[in-house]
Amino acid sequence: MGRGADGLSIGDVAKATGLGVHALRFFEREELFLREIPRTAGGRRVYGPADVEWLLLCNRLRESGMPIATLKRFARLVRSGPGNEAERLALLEEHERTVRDRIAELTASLEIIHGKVVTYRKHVEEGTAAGLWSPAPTA
Amino acid sequence: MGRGADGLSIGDVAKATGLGVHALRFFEREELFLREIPRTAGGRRVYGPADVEWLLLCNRLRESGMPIATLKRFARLVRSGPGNEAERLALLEEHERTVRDRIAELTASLEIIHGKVVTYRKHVEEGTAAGLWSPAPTA
DNA sequence: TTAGAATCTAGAGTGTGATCTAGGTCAAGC
DNA sequence: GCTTGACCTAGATCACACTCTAGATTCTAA
Repeated sequence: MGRGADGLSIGDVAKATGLGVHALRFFEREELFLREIPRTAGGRRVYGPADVEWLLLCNRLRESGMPIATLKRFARLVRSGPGNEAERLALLEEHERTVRDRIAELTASLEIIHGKVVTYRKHVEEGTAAGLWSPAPTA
Repeated sequence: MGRGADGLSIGDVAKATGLGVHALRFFEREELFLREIPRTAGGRRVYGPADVEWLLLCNRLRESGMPIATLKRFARLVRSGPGNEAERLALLEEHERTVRDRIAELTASLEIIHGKVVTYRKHVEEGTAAGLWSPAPTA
């Protein structure tokens, strides 16, 4: 953007958040922002730093597996102002549990995968790799 | 299924692996098995225990985020017999790295989310929750 | 022997989350 | 003034991984 204050164009915000401009417009259609994003006289979106901060949290929530639908619920709660903090808390606690479960699941899978890797590595190093897994699984 | 030996019907395998029968047929179309699944005279699939074991590993790989395309590459390597163990190892090592990275990412997000939870919890308990996040983000 | 459950194939449909297209409009620098 | 690049909308399309449909066939058990 450029001129006074700190209004940010959609391109600026895309750069700042890593989200594409298409994604930002999509987020807006989906009502994932905490407010109506204002426009210039010419109809262009003008974002503020708080929008960027919110998007950065959204990124964290999204990349930790929160679906858009849940993010939308959270955004709606925040948008509707003070008074529902217990609900927001419950939503975040639930998500925290989900993330912990996911980490546990991944860790369990990792152990199995690592076991396979160790086995293959040993066999490949020893040149005894034949029959690691063909008709009947061995490793 | 039921009669002699241990041939398993698609329904048996679905039960044993948690995959749906549709998914099993899909896997076959996608060449994700380590062999051609034999058929009865009537054209029904007859699976063996090794197929189930392979599917259980597939489940681990899938649920740890391996895309079907990669699983397919791995299956193709195993199917094409001994001699490519180094490639299989490389594929698994790569996936192991991916999973570790994912866990690290989730752990980082978790910390941030947990931070939010703690903040909200404190405010909700104290009844001082107002303004936690409205026009200007505070927490 | 016959009903009903399970299976078969080929192909269409679904949900999620973007991402892109077409056909413009707006704005900044030369 | 004009070029150029960023931006606009609405809607189509994509990728992934299933999941289901339709209509026919096969198997099992009463």
